[in-house]
Amino acid sequence: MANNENFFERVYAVARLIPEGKVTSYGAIAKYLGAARSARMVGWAMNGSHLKEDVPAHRVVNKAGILTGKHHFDGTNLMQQLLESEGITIVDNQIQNLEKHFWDPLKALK
DNA sequence: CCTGTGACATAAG
DNA sequence: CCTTATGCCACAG
Repeated sequence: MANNENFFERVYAVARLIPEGKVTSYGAIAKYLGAARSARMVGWAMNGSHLKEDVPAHRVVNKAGILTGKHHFDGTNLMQQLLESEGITIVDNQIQNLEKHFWDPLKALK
């Protein structure tokens, strides 16, 4: 099993910094971590995010703003509900006004 | 060192 | 819009 440390912890750390009502992409996180092409690793790391308490994995979507990982949540619409309760509009599993809600760790954290 | 894995990204049909 | 295929990377065993 993946020993949750290093890269994974970094992913979780960034995820925890995502403000409410904001979202970011796997690629953006990966890039911020210095592994721009490791977006898959980010997703994989998120696979264990549920083991963490303060990791808002629902705020992490793919570049198109689509809730690709919703199937990994408890229900089928839990992810969407969480986002909508933060003020984000979602239609057909896709975040609306993504640019408006997008939170880029590269810019926010520098 | 090699293999498997993955909630991505991109390209192609 | 859909499915495949490929590349990419980090890490466990």
